Amino acid sequence: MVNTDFFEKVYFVTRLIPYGKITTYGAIAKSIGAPKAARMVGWALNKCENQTEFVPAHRVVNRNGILTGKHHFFGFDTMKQLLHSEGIICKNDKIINFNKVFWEPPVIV
DNA sequence: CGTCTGACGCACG
DNA sequence: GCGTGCGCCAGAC
Repeated sequence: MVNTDFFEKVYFVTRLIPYGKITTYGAIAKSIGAPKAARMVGWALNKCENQTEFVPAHRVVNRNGILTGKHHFFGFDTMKQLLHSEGIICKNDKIINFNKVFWEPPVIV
């Protein structure tokens, strides 16, 4: 995982997110070696739908723990439903136990 | 080739 | 604590 495209890295890290855990765009961006490219992470996830492999984009939120991408996800409450199924409490599009379910992705070299 | 946009993040007021 | 502005990287037009 070194000479892969930016998007590939994002997808890779995102798929590494364990069940019942979430991470932030900034964390992923930092993991892939581009802490300033948080926007790219979200953008990449935007076209995750284009990817053949399923990407748990619903487990990725912004640094505030807000479901910013729920509007771009399948349906409207899908993201919330999925998170709730994994034990993640999200109220008003915001994750309550964000600090508890937060998962820091491994740093990719 | 120049310009704008985007699921963000941080600095500043 | 909240609202606004700027910066970053990559792709689309």
